Amino acid sequence: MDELVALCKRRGFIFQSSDIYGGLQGMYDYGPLGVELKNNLKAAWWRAMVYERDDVEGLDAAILTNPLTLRYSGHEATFTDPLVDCRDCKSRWRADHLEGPQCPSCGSANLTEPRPFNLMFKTQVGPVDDGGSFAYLRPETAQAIFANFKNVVDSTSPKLPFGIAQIGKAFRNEITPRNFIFRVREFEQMELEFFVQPGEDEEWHNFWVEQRLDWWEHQGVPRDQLELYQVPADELAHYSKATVDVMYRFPHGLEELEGIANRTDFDLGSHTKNQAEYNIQARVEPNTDSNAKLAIQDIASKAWQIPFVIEPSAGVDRGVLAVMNEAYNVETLKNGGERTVMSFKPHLAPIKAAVLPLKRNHEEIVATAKGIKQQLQRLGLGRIVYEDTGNLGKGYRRHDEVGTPLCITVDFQTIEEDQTVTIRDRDSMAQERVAIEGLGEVLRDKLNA
RNA sequence: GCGGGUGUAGUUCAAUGGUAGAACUUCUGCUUCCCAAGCAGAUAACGUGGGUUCGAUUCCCAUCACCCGCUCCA
Repeated sequence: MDELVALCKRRGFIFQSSDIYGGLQGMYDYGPLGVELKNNLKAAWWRAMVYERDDVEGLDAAILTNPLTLRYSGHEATFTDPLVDCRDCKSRWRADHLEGPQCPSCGSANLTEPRPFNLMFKTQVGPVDDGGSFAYLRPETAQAIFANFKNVVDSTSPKLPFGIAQIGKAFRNEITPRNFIFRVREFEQMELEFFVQPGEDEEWHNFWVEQRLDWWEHQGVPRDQLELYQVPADELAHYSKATVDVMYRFPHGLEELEGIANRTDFDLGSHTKNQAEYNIQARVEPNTDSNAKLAIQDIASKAWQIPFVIEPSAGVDRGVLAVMNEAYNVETLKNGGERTVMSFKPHLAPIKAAVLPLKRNHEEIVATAKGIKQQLQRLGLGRIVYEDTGNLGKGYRRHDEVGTPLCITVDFQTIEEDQTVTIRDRDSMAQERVAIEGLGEVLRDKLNA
């Protein structure tokens, strides 16, 4: 982990946030390469969820959220836990889990007063802080999907089953942010809410677990580094009937990368008006504030019903960490030296190709290399850079370390003989000569492979 | 938030109650001309604030951040 953190900083993937003022706990900033990697990962998710399916629509909702949304969702109640510390054995307990004035662990009565732990960020809305008008920063992107259920249904006329996908920031006042970008207070989620007929929910739950495992594999996180964890009944979140966690072997241990939950009709049922008109199966609080019917009409029977929802919810930052951890390799070379290489899948690589001049102070070679950079950049394959270290081997190593799949070198043969360049493969270090003219097609093929 | 640990260039390490030295990296030339080579030069650090002291990177206190445990589950 330490090596990875150092590489992230050195090469511009991830920095401590507010670094020049001593940092801010649980916050990280993505640097020039980090933002490319993260965007690529999100784009891959969006492609798989929205573009490659016919039954999913996208959404990008506001972060500031009406407190009513988070009251009826159950977050106000469950994200505010009064906690008590035992001064003797240093254990910590939820005040509502204590059965008496003694510590359940050591029996001591030397306990602190219960202190509220509000896990949701609150901020005032409007310039005057009179305490009367506030909003929460959303603790998950999911609620905005439920709150927009009717808007999406009315505008796209979907039929069950169908989904709504969203990628965006969420905020939680974690008690202890830790382990680099694994647990942070500001983070990004990729969430799909997939609405299904009640009764078909368990089948769809299994379907999505398999889909998600496949997807992670395509991002370079192999199946044998993942473990499925069936969350036991007494650990389930307040909204869940069943949850399968996708656990990954992070550098600090086996932890959750994504959770796939069967949220039943809890959320739509909680947010809908006229709850009594539907056969809501989840236990929901009476809603006296909602003005919308969050149900869908069965075409044949004309009956309105509230669908169940299956939610694959993945952490973007955790995904970035997993992808980087899998890509990170230190190889021993034939000559005994070491080579650090990030073996990103090409679609995730922050830089797609680097163009290098064999000689940095040879006018014609430099001009040709810069021209090729411009030519390739126009193809829209992603970031192409001109790399000029003055030492070719060093340039290759530098791009190995940031995971650039291809290095294109302009040498004397290029300008004096046949207008060909060499393409070097990051993983095999093998080279082949290709005509400049056909370079775009070759690149396209290699990057899509 | 509680308990324990850590904090010197980008990285890895030094030294010192009298304001810090190196290696690698980075940058600029030259050289080599396909895998971190060589030569010359340059940039670059005592987390922050206070106290003790003639003087603090060094001692004390606070604070911030990071690491380990409790807790958090994207």
